[in-house]
Amino acid sequence: MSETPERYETRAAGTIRQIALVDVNCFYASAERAFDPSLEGRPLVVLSNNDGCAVTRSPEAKALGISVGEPWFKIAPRAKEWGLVAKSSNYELYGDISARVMELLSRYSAWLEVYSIDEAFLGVKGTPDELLRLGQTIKSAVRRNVGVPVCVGIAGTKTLAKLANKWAKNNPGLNGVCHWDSMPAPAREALMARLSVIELWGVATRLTKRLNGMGIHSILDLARADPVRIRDRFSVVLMRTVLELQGTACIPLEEERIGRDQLIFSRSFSTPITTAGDLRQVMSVYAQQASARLAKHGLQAKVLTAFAGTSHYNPQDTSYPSVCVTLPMPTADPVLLTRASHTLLPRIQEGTRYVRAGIMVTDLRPTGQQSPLPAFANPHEERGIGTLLEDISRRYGRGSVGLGHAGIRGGPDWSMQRTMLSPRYTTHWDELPVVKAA
DNA sequence: GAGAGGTAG
DNA sequence: GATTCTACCTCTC
Repeated sequence: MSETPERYETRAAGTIRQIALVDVNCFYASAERAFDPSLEGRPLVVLSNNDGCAVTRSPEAKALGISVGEPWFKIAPRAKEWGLVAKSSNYELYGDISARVMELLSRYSAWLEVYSIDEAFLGVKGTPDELLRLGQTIKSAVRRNVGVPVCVGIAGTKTLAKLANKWAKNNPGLNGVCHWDSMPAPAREALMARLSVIELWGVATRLTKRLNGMGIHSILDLARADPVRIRDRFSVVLMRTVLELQGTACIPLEEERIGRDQLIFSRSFSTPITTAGDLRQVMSVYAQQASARLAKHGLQAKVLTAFAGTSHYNPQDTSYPSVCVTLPMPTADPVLLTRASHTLLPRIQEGTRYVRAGIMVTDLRPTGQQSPLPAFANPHEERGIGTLLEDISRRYGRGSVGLGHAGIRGGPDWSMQRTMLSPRYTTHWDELPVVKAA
């Protein structure tokens, strides 16, 4: 199965079609550093919503033994002694940096799959040498133009590109770029023999346990397994992983997903909510966010689910009320969505401590696929209230206008706690970075 | 078609 | 006292 260099020579001009995986190193931390050079070289963690736990660590923070998911309250007491800096999640900043990275990457390939906020697959072509050079070019272009470090893994399949990317990250000698097929076969096998299957894309704890039970421990063990047997014992998903390890590409590059199946707006609260009145306000905010997001994607929802929940860390007195409302017609209208979300309120027991709540819209479809019968036309949509709210929010900032109970300003102590938030450097005029020339 | 189980970032 | 959030896929019933 291994691709030998000889095999390339037999093809026209030695050119092959491959997949590059470009991934920003510890993305949130790097995005923070891009605008605050004083963070360079220091241990840095970025915290989850409500400053709950560490989600991203700079290499220096990793070296301190801080793990992902570690609660901030456990780390905080030693932060000073370590010189550790913590930042609250600044999704607006990260989203903007991500868009810049992706735009830049799109200049290097017409075949781009944005896989997540910080990584993308690119279809690439060239001889092994050209591919290695392309990887280096991309790496330095992103660093220079956007200011964040990336690593590049290039291989014949997505699974191997992921693996190559991981190797590029962990092996400083590669200077951030690994072309899988340019590695000598014995080196590739040694690497695969050293790594546990859990390091693979698509394999996590459950599968690892079951694979280990069959005597499959290393990636090399899995690469040598019989794909059909794996399909029968596990699933087609894991069979694809085996085939991809063997060099057969079977996970295609996907064009941009436009139709989502569902959207969820949900959050844990910094302080629990105990009254239906407060929850009404929360629901109104989420319903209007959902409305705006649906409109942005040109989608309408047919079903809305509203839910709330108490903490799982408090097993006595648990409650997970939820309602599922089928909307009278597919809609993105904020008035209808807000009203639907409020059907949860009668299920709320006053005094119960709800720590999370949210809404989910499902059964989404493109706007205006078939126009509703006149009798069912929605008066709010006609008057464009959704668009109006969005325009105002865009111009004057989120929270400047809201419908009904979402419009109440001040004192919502359930809003997200983000005490270590950095400025939204790139998306708000009053938060631009200031540069001083001596 | 719904729900369970699994996974990713 | 404190432990993220969103979205997808496949399998089973």
